[in-house]
Amino acid sequence: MRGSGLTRDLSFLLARANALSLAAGNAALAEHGLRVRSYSVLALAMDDIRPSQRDLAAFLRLNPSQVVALVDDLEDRGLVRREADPADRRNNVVVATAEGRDCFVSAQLAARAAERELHGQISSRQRDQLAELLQTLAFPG
Amino acid sequence: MRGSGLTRDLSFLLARANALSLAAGNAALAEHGLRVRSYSVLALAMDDIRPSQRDLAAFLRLNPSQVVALVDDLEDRGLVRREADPADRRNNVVVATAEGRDCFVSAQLAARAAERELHGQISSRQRDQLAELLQTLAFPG
DNA sequence: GCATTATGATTGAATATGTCAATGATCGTG
DNA sequence: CACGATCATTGACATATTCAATCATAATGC
Repeated sequence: MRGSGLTRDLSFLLARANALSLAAGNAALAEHGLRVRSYSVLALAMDDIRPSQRDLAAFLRLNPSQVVALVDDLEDRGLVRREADPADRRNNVVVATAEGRDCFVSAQLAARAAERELHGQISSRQRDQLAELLQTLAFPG
Repeated sequence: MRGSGLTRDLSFLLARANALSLAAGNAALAEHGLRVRSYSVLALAMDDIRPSQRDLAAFLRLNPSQVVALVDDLEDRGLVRREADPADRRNNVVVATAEGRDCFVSAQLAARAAERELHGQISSRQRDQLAELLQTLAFPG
């Protein structure tokens, strides 16, 4: 099977690598009550970006209505807070609470450990190369 | 937003690059009545691998029951045929029909064009590098 | 100022995907 | 040939995705 032409297809490789990474990520985050989706939201709510839900949807390539559910869940669990944007009160800015930060940092350890394990085959130089290449694909233009 | 720590997270980059690639792929394949899933099945049914449905499920990281639906659809449209494996009659070997081959080759042109467009930012040397790195992630061990 | 148009969040409905356990056919082994 | 294992299939269930409609707020043009 691995001799198939598909194996040289970037989009197929991307899909398969992503499937593995997603499964490993979700498994590693489960003990922290997160999944890669909610982990990503939390990550963005951590730094001083102060993203609106619209921003989150665009960045994570989700439908805005999916972000509603994601933020609802995190908010119910006290990890995140919706704040009205003073500059534009249509926007809900999503910010991590103190517990959210704590949860994130411990989850991040687990996530990183899982990544290291999953990517044990490649050197850290290769990892950086890969990250750079993926960035140009992930953020064209 | 792009300054977020997530941007340096391989699994996030993988997810986002894959989302873009998937959307572009599905769009490009739509005019051929395919999606990237069915395109992949067709690709594997093309060469002389003679994959069983189980093989397809494992390779494409799908549940075997999802492959049933995928192959049902392709078979209904005459692009693919189920053959009993003479060596083990539990296996359904999936093979492309003549129309399936025709459909695939024209779809492949569209898929490749879409990829080139999507990956216009990177050189072909970088593309090869990326493919190689992704292969080690996509097929560990 | 006020009507018009556009944008963000939210909801609910429709559709699609994913997961799982049960079943019948076939295989391999003792 | 009985046993347990594997493959394809089905149906039930849970989860995700997409979409249109709604309400609140903003920005624009008059």
